[in-house]
Parts: sequence; structure tokens; C-alpha cells
Amino acid sequence: MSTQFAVSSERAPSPAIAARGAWNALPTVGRYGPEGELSATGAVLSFAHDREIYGEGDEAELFFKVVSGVVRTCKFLSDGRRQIEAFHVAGDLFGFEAVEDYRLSAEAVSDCTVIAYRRKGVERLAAENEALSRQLFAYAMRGMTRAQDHSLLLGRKSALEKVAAFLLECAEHSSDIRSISLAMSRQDIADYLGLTIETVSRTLSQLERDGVIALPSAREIRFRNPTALRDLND
Amino acid sequence: MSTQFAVSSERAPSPAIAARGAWNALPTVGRYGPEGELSATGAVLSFAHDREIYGEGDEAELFFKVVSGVVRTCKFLSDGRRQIEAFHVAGDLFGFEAVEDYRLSAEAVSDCTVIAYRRKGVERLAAENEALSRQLFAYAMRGMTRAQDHSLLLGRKSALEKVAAFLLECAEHSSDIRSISLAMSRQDIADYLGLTIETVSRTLSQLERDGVIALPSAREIRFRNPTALRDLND
DNA sequence: CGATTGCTTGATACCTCTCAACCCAGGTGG
DNA sequence: CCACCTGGGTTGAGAGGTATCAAGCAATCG
Repeated sequence: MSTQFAVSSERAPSPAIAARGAWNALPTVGRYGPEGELSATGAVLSFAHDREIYGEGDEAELFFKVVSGVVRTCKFLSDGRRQIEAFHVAGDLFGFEAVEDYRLSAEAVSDCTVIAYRRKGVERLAAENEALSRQLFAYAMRGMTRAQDHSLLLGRKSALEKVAAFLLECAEHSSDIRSISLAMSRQDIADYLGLTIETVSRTLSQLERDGVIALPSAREIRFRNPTALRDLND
Repeated sequence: MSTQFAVSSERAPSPAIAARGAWNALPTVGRYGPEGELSATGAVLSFAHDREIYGEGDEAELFFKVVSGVVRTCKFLSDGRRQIEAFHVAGDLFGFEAVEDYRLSAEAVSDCTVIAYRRKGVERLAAENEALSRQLFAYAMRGMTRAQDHSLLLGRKSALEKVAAFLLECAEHSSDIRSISLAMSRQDIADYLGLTIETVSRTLSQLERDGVIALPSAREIRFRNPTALRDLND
């Protein structure tokens, strides 16, 4: 399943450790791309489905950009309850911290590849490079905005509204406007929306019964009545 | 009640408008203080209890720093449901946006005074002043962190855990380590925690019955067993 | 194949919401 | 001074939405 990945679940029992090994070989990020983007001078890493990329409390030496696949960042309570803060797709940055340690964990939702950048080098660079510092600032502001929108959803929306919002969010990233294929499990969706897997499943079934969506398979969703979904969203 | 404030609820029927008038007279923020803080060259504004400072969707020409009192920033759903994102106390920045318009509303929880800064001037300045841009970056990162912690609370904590977390958060800002006096109403607390006023009230009563807190009055809370509160928090 | 995993569905429990009454303090006006 | 009103807070009864527990199903894998 993950044979095309440098770090597969079989070859490297602990990709997190493997990655840590790779960190030492990482070049300092020293250039800034022509397009206003971080140039790809960081190390490319691959993670198999469900592997940890870093853990809450680990030293935040690196930050990442998604190349392919999906990454989730999340927090845990001591009894195991989990809240997924965000799903990150190709092009998204994650793991940039203002403090010493990571405040969230990051895990591979699907097999994925990311680029790792050394934080130190970038911070030095950002002090001189206005465009780069602007990009990092935009990252922080976007993160704040997303988390705030997410709070409104978690604090004040019903299960039906939450699922509708989630589907619309996925639709924005989808190539096909009429359908989406989910990279994440029901558990991931539940932990993103502050629900249980059963409630997510029941809500999707209800949307199907109501003719709003079709479910050709568990991970594929076709939109039959997008307007109904949007009406559920604010 | 608000006689010591320049903008009281009686003298100025619409302080938001009064503030808007003041905006035009605002000096551009042009200096940077010696302490690594924004110098107080912005206009000082006062708002009476429950007055709007700005609304979601307004043009975000200004951002603010709290001098005294408490400010809430929040979002609304179309049917009036409200989610309070944060309470801001003396020293806190709020209302700095990366985009054109405010993404949240800001309202005075208590009578309060704030300093308003022009965003444009600061952005220009930040490009040259590394310490200032670092401060704004820290603001964005703190906002992101706070919103993420808040998401875990909203998505995965019980009413009891939410209220406990809220009390501990208030305690951190309190001068007296053994008690707090709340600036906000039960409705504010409820909208911050994603609950109803009744549940907040009941939960506080329960904590009182259990000997964890005492409630000399509705807005004053004494801690009788802080450890029990902390045990409820992760 | 049998085992496993992810998902769905059903029955029931429980937590929080809703609706309502009530209390209390503070302000107002006769 | 007291009756009245108002707004914020508390409490109770009942409803409802979501969680929990459990069973079953389909696809995948060894």
C-alpha cells in the first residue's frame, strides 16, 4: 500500500525516528524561491498512513510543507480524547512554532510526503527577507483564522451542521466540484468535528436518505443538492 | 455607572460611531517604545459596557490594545448563536487582521478603555522594525495557540471540565490567587464555553455543593479546592 | 478461508438544552 | 416608604440530541 514511499510502515518500524535521523542531514534552508514561496531546499520525507510526524511536546526543530497526501494536527487529553485541529493538504505549512516545543501532534492521514525545513535557519533568514517573514506571518494569521472558525463550529453547531460544513470544506479542495473522495476515516472526521464515529455515520446516512448526497462508497461522496448543504452552513 | 468614561452609554448613543469619528483624528502610529512594546501614540477610546467596538465585516482600519476593562471578540451564526473566541484584558492586542475586514466582532464586556492604532502605519513600520514585526508575529502565534486550545475544550470537554478550565484561566489573570471577580455575565461565559447559561449556573452550583468553590456573590468566586479544579483540566 | 478493520445500524442511557417559574438586587415612580 | 418593574441569576421538569454499548456487514488481508 505504501511501497512507493521511502519510509514505509514495513521497512522502517518507526518513521518518526527515521525522520529524526534525516533531520541531522537536513540542509539549512538558505534560499528563497522566485515565486514568493519557500524554495524546496529542505529534506523530503515520506510517512506511511497513520504514522506520527512529530508529537506534542517534541522539540520543534523543524517545520513542514505538505507535498502530497494529507496530514492531521491534533491535541489529546490525558484519557485519550482527541481533537483534530486541521487537515493539511499539498502546499500547506504545518508545525511552525513560536516556542520551543510542538503544541500539537502531527500524523499522516494517508501516505504522504512532506518537505522539512529547519526552523532556526528560516528565522534568521526571515529577519532579513521581508517576503519570507510576510509568508510566515500569513501562515500564523491563517492558522488563527481557521482555528477561530473551527471554534464556532465546535461550540455552536449541531452534528448536521458540522458534517455539512466539513463536506463543503472538503469540496473546496476537490478537483471535481460534484464529488469528493475522503482521505480520512470516520474517526478522523469525528475527532475533527467533536463528534463520535457513530454520529458522523448516522448523519451522513441521513443526508443520503434526504437526497443531499450520495455515498457510492464510504470514502466517496457525491453532491446531489449542494444548496441544501450551504443552507446548513450559517 | 460609566461616568468616568469619555464615551458613556448616555452621552453618546452610539459609541461605535463616536469611535469612528475619533478614527479620523487618529495619529499614525509612528514610534516604537523602548520596552519592545508599541508606544502609546494611538488614540485612547472608551466604551461602555456591552458597546460594540467593531463588527464582523467592518473595514479593519484599526487594531487595539486594552488599557483597562475587558473586551470580548466573537462570531455569530445567522440565527444569533454566538461563540466568544476570547476575552481580552489589559495589555492584550485585538483586532489585528491580515485581510481587509474584521473576521470577528469586538464588544466591551465591562466599561473599558483601549488604544487604537492605525493598521497601515504599523504595517509600514513593521517592515523596517524587526522588534515590532516580531511582536505582531507573536500576537498571531498566540492567537493561533489560544484558539487551538479553545478548540480542544469546545470539541472534547464536558460542561464540568469546561467550567473548571474557565475558572483556572480566570485565576491566572487574578491578583488574588484565592479568588476571582468575574467581569462577564453568565451569558458571556456560556458563549465562551459553548454551553447555555443554565448549564453554566448549574455547574457552578455543583462545584459549590462539592466544596470546590464558594460563591459569595454571582460574580465572585473563591477557590476552596484548586487541586480538584486542576484535576478536571487534562 | 478466517481474521481483521472500518463502517453502519439499532437500542438505550445520559448529558445538556429548552421552557418555565422563581429569586434577588437595584432602580423608578407614586 | 413602598409597590412595581427590570435584568441577571438560579433552579426544576421534561425533551431532545448525541454518546454509549452492542450487533452485524462488507471489504481487505494474511
